[in-house]
Amino acid sequence: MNGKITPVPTDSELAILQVLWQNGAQTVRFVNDTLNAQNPEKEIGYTTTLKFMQLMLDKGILTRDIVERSHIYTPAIPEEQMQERLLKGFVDAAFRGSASSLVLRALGNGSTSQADLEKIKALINEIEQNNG
Amino acid sequence: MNGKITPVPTDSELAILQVLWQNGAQTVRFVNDTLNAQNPEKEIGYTTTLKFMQLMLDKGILTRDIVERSHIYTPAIPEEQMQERLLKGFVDAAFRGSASSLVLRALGNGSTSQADLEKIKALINEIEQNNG
DNA sequence: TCGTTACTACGAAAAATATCGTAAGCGAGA
DNA sequence: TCTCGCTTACGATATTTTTCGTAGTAACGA
Repeated sequence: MNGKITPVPTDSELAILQVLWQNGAQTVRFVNDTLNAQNPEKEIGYTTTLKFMQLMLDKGILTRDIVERSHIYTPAIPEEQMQERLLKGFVDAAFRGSASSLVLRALGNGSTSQADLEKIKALINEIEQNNG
Repeated sequence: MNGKITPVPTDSELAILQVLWQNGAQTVRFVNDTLNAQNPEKEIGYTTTLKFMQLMLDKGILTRDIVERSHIYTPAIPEEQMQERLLKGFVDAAFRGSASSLVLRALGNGSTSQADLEKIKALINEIEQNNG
């Protein structure tokens, strides 16, 4: 095994990963169609998506299997793990490393539902329990 | 007034903005020194920082005043407002628009202090009050 | 006054990202 | 079998971001 770590994806790469995380392993065709359905204003060419996914394969962001003439791509790491890493980078860059000020701002915009607030309260409770 | 909106900064531009938000309006020299002090491994040339700040001026991310032979740059928008915008983009790209799942993950990494948890609880309380 | 120093302006190169065109292969159906 | 439609490979171009070199200019001290 090589110790090389999966690199942080660019924005375009992340959009592709989202399609795969949400829909499971898929073909280039599926990913391209989905992207274009999501954002009809900016049509993206099939070969563009293909090229991205090939590059992501090279970088180790995706893996693939060959099934029936076409290739099925899979994210190399799960969504949660990627979110963890992206979040860390984002907190450092935009919130000077302060996750709590990010949380305050995220809650502050007023769009959090009561159900979500409950989940958050529950998690805080749990953390406080563990902290003794 | 022109209705052009301040564009989202790149990562390098954001690093420069951080220096200005933290230290107030400053010269290129100050920003460059600070950046290099923060990250001595990757020395960044003075003219590189200068060029960035000139570009940011063009883009409307910074404004400047001329004082005594040198230019003093100021962020065009306050940190909180920029964080708001960056956060929105980040939530969309990495958390499919779900701020609450971002919050859960940010709290979940276990690094939040009790004091910060209190602040967050207080904010949640306040939100719930307002929600009636 | 003259050389040194610290700025800014700006062109341009380098590197990273994004986009596409073309070629080539294969299988299904005419 | 031959052609059409779909797929992958891959080179090339475009665009954006990052980095720096050079030139010009004003202040300052010897």
